[in-house]
Amino acid sequence: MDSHREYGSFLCALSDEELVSYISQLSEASQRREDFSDYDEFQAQSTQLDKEKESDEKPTSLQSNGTDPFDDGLDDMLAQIEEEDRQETGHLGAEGTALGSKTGAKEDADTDSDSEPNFHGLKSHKFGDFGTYFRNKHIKQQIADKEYVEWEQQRLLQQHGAENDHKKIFAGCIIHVNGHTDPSIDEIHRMVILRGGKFLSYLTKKSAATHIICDKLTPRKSIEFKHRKVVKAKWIVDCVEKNELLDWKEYRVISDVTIDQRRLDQFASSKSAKANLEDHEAANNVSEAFNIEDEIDDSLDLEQDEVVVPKDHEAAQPLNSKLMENGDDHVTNDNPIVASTTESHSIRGMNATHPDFVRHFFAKSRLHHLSRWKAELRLRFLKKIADQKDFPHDREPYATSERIILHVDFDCFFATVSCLNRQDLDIDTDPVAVTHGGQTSDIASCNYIARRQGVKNGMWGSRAMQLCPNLIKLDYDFDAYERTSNEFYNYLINKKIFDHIYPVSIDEVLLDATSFCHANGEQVAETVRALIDDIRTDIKNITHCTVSIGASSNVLLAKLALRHAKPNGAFYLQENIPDFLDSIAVKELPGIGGSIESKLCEILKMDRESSRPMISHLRSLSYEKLVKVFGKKTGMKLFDFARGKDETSISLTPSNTASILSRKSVSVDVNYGIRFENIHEVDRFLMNLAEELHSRLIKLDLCGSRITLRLARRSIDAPVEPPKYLGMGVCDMFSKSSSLGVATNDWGVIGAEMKALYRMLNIPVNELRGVAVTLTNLTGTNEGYARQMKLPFSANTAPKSVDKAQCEEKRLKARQKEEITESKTKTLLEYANIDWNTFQELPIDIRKEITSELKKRGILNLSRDTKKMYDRNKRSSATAGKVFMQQLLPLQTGRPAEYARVVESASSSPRKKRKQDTKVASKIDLDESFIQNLPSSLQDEVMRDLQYQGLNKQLDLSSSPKKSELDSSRARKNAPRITENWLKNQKRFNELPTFLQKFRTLPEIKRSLDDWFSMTLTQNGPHEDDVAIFTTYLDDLINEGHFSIATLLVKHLKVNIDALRCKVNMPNSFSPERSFSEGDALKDWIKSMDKMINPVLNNYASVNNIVLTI
DNA sequence: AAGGTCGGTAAG
DNA sequence: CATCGCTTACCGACCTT
Ligand SMILES: Nc1ccn([C@H]2C[C@H](O)[C@@H](COP(=O)(O)OP(=O)(O)OP(=O)(O)O)O2)c(=O)n1
Repeated sequence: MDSHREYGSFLCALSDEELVSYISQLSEASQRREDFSDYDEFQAQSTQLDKEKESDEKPTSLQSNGTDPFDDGLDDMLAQIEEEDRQETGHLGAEGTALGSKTGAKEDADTDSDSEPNFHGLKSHKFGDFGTYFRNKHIKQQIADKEYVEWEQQRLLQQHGAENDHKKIFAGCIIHVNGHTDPSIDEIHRMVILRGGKFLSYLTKKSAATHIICDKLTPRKSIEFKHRKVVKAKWIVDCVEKNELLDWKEYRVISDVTIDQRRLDQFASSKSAKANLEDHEAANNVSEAFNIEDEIDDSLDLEQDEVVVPKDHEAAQPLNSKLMENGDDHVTNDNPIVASTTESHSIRGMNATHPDFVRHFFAKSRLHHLSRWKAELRLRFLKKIADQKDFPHDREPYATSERIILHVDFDCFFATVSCLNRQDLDIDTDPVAVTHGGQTSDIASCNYIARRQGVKNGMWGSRAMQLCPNLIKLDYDFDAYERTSNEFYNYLINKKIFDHIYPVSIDEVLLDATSFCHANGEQVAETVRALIDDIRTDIKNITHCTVSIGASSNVLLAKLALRHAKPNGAFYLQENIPDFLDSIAVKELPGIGGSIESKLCEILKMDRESSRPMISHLRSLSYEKLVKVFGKKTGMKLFDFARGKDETSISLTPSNTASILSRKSVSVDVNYGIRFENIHEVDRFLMNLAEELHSRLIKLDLCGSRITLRLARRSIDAPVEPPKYLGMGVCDMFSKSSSLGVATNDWGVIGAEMKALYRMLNIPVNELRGVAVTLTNLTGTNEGYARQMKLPFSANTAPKSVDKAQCEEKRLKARQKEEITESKTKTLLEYANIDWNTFQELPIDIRKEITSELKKRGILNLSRDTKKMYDRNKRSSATAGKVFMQQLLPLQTGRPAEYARVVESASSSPRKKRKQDTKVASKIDLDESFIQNLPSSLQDEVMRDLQYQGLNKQLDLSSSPKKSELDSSRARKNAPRITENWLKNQKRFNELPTFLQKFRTLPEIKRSLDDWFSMTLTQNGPHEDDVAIFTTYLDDLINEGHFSIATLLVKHLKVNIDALRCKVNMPNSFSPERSFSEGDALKDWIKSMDKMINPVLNNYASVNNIVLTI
């Protein structure tokens, strides 16, 4: 899926014309029923879900021509597999899949799923193989289910010949599983969908589940589900056994009791079950009791719920090719299933357990948008200035004359812009504020009329209404903010008179106008005043919004001047600076907040309530005193600021820009809607975050090697539900980071690490209120590789041969995105010439990527209906998270797991300031089992979790270990315990084997593996020494706690081998000599894999009771 | 001293 | 219904080398 993303990057790198031309070519190629080999290039590892598609495409990835024997879909694929099976039994001993899966035997529960999915599929009876499959988002679930059912039917057909289909006993049933069950949720899922039922993995308040499967109901749940059919899992089992739909009432979990009794029940059970919990939790039960009436009201509604069976959207319509006017609104409801079945209900009451929560939340989060815009601006300027490197006609650095700094800022930005399309309102007379609306909703921005009444940005709605009862609430319009800001920045850039333009935020900029203002000789002040007036007039004309401008000789004074200028004004601060400063509160200084202010109050012995410390106070403090209290830099800054001194530079030159504007970290934070009940939900959410982080990394072309997880836990004295709906309330923060040793952007690795970190922080799931993940130690994805490749396409050239395009695109992967298009005013006439019906035939993934790219560029605006069609077959891009997960939950024997990972600071924040009455989450050391340290309330859940994992366990990959392997496995058992100290004394990770030495990021290492692999094709296989080096390297990785990365690399190699096998087994495709040499290479590789590489993983896996599902 | 990590803070 | 409490950078403290 890595490469799946890269395909997106590739599309992204094309200019509009190139993109359109490229699409034309694609549809032509598709007409000729050619394969989509260009996409194959980007299609390396994929999930089991992609199995059909992959077997279509994978084998071609190493081909130099375009013939694809699997082209014709499932039937051909199955035939081909049969063929291969026959061929393989004819081979020597080394046949079978590379990672040691056994020979053709159908009953072999082959865990080798990723790269040889067809083998995997046919041999496997265990639905548990599809662990990853079930990590699909609910929305895609129904589609995936349908595919699975079709696949299973094919399988039965293959195995038993004629009709052996399952009876559709669950037709019309929509099943949801709650909590842990026996059999597992996966098993139930499988049984249900194969017999005509639908499966819901996420239960919305109003969603259509007909039955809820649950072996044990928590008191709260039993109330929530009061009016649903809650059934024991045995019902499913018995139905399947009898092959008919049995009466669910025989298996009901909730017996018929009155509500009053239930209430008593609840208290009784909660008393005993939660006896060992903290007091405040018992108190919560009381508050829950007050909510019971509400909940009952709620559930009564459910009773009337009709069963809504998701309809399939059969009709494939041609792409509706409207040019985009202002596309929004496909943010939340762009999934066909959600849109068609549950309508707006599913969005309502959505919290972070909802599979689409992250997207939904970010789409509406103002702070997210502010941060995103800022990052995008910085990147834009970074690239712009890097580009100027080539044109050394740079502005002459001005002489030492006094700088002229302008600080430009829109007046109450959101409010002003949101007011533009409200003819009924006047921003100058009506008090308005932008907010989502409710009592506890934040005021993002209020105008100056409202401010006069005391309303402030960031204030809650209720308080604002108190202060200003006639306050008018405005809706957010993020697109309009972005547009306005673009006009603003484009204007400034095009003016070309500034020495420097430094973006501060979407609505705020610092300008260095020194050269311009000194050009007119002596009349500096006049020029400044004329300039700021011009700018204000121009921007008012362009954007219809007012800006204020502060001007002075440094950044600090410009900012203070701006404050004075607002609203809708300008101020050039030139003289009487000390007097000007004296009237300003210290808190107004940039970078000085409440923390410093209160410290100042302390040392000034001021009363916090009555008066605020002013700059005049600050100036009375000595330099030494300030440094002593606030530290070197802060003390010095305060001292200087008090005197109007500020050396802060806003100069951006090709040499310094990278260090100023390039980012040092990437993070994804969600501190809203976090309400979980079990570890599964948390894990799923962590994976969602990892996926989000991954997609940002791909866009930025970055990898990182250090992950930090920061969790917010409800403070012990905070109420379970804070005033703000789904808000985080008062929380304690816990964070933990770990070094991956290698830079990555793989969300499997990131997600696994997050899960590990989560468990080490050990926050009870129901106390969790916020999750944030940060990736640092960033490097470019392709660092060390050639970039700046030429684009293979242009609007005017005829389509190139597949070969050539394929080859070019491979190189394209190394190309870095550079430019930023400044306007999207180009109209693309060629666009109309594309044959959309043919385009329709392209594989869904390609279409999806292209469509989203077009949409992003504003070339295409999809109506919801059209989009439905596009997403109909959308598949999960889930990766093999399960493998990593098993590293954490390795228990087959019930023995506690042992950890070996590199993690700094084993406890949660030893340096952290202890808040009184705050219980610090118990720590888990490297070698401890985490179970014993869990609160007893959670141990049960986790143990069940482990059992659940155990149910899905797979057979080990390898055939029985050879003697030497046993020895080494024994040796490991006697090896010293892995402690931090021990690790320190081991060979450092960055002492890489030579052939891997220069590669620092995971994609680079993978690439080097690819290179190595293709090199060996002409040499009858890999050199023994190289394999040895590689295994040593794997060993090192594992010893450093990076087992997941090791598996990833092996898997990657295996993908290559599988592709090679497909190629070798394909007759007529190649000249005989070449096939021969490759055949030898294949045998050699399979041997190396079995004899040398697999044992490394398997040894570690068996010693640590890890179930390998490579 | 130099350099790392971590928590805290500020901004918009 | 509500509501969408993000994300980055810097600093100082404290740790290791
Ligand atoms: N707590 C905050 C602060 C700001 N913003 C958003 C809304 C603002 O419009 C925009 C710009 O922030 P400013 O601090 O510049 O505030 P305004 O532009 O609203 O007012 P002014 O600049 O006139 O003081 O950022 C926000 O959503 N939440």
